[in-house]
Amino acid sequence: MRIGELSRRSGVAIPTIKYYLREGLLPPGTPTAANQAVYDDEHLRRLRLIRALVDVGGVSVSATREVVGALADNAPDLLRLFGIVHEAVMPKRRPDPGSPTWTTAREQAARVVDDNGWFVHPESPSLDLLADALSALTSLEMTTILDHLDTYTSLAQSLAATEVGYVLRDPDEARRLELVVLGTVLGEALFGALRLLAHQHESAVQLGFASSATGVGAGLEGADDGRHVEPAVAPRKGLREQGVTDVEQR
Amino acid sequence: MRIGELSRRSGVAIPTIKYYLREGLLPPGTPTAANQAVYDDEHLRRLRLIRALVDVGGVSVSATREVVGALADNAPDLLRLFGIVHEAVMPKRRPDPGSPTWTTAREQAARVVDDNGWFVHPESPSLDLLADALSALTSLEMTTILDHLDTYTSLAQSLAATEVGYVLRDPDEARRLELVVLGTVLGEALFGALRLLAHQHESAVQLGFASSATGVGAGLEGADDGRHVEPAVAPRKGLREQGVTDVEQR
DNA sequence: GATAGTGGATAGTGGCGCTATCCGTAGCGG
DNA sequence: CCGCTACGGATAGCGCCACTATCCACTATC
Repeated sequence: MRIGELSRRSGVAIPTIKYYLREGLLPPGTPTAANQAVYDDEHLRRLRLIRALVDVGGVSVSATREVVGALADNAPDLLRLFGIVHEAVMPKRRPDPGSPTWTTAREQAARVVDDNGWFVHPESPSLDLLADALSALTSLEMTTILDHLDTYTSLAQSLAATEVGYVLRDPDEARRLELVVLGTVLGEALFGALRLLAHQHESAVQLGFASSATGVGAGLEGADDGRHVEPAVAPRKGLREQGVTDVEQR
Repeated sequence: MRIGELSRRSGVAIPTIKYYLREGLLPPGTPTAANQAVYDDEHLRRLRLIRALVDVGGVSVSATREVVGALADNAPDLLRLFGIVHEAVMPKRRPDPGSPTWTTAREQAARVVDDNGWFVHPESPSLDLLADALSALTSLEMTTILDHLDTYTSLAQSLAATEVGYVLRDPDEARRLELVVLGTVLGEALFGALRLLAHQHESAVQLGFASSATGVGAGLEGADDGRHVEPAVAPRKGLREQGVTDVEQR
């Protein structure tokens, strides 16, 4: 296929594809003439991967280049790939790591890991990330949250065990590498969305609104002022069954 | 205090503070003369909150304005605040919600929520977020991950129950509002960092590297080539215990 | 041979989060 | 009262990022 079809099938605009080619995110097509080239399904797949990382995972274009580069390399080192992905999900804007508050939080981060018996490189950037969160919380005197650190760590460990498990258990080498990337990046997006939805549910339940039509997602909904018309979902607690059915307006 | 001290005490540059004032993130100081004003501890606290949301939480300046606006309002509606925060954490760049793949994923998202008996507004933006992740995963044929959706949902619910619990249980009304914001935004950062650290640990353990000095964070570490000096972490598996205890320095 | 599409290169755009500069006034030590 | 620094307010500019637009010579297809 040529670039037009690639664009149509991926939903990515031609100039954007050209941009990704320039930036080295996408390997060049195989040339058929001086100024013609064809692309294959690998390109299509790669393009979808790029969009997933950029759009869903919020990974920057340059970090995406590193990640897909590592995937394409004969770099079958899972641990190294993990490291690259972890770098890729680091936010660009971070609090000043120079302040004494931060340094203290950084020590605390090391202690948290230690207390859980986690085996982690002592200079892992993720420790800095943890320190960022801890220092922000302590500087705002929100230690209430830190009282539940154990819950956070044990849930994080459960999730990680599951995720690492399904990555390592996959029989296909190439897929395993992709699973590292997608499990880390899209797994975060997936869990994040579910967490927000669960927040809505839990807040409704714990506030006793569980059987009214009011949910937490109502936030900024256009002009309707607060309470709103009956949503199509009938609150029934029975799990499982009943497919898509009444959820289909929008 | 005046702007210079505010800057020194918060670590935020004066022009940035002025910018936040212009943008309405920070309320103006109380004027003492035609062109002089003083700021109080509330301003300092607000400023720290802003930096936490922007730097740690990755929230945009405009979304931060909405959030702090809602906090300052006599808008004591927890559910509405939840909604505003959920809007605030939506990424700016999202996949095209027009494609048929996405629409299917969106239906699937509704089904997931339904199957768990979650009580969620049927037009919650978080459902779109979930659909983004689901559609990316299915378009990449990574249904391996989706096989573990139940794990994701139940862990998300556990986390949410804890978080909503400590928010609602706080006796102080104003703090409760802040906890909604910080629990959602910084809680995500906190959990995300812990998840990455747990990934490192779990991958080391499940690959059998648990007692070597090699961890997953080694990824891009400068010039040191692979193996490195003994980390300070003694791997011991005992989770739990040790509560907050040593969490109290700032 | 007309028309649409292609690859390659270069330049431009829009948004975002600041940052720099200027100006006239206020505070404050002497 | 002088002189200095700091302040507040306003306006303009900057740097980065992820595209997007335009141009060109050439190719594919009808």
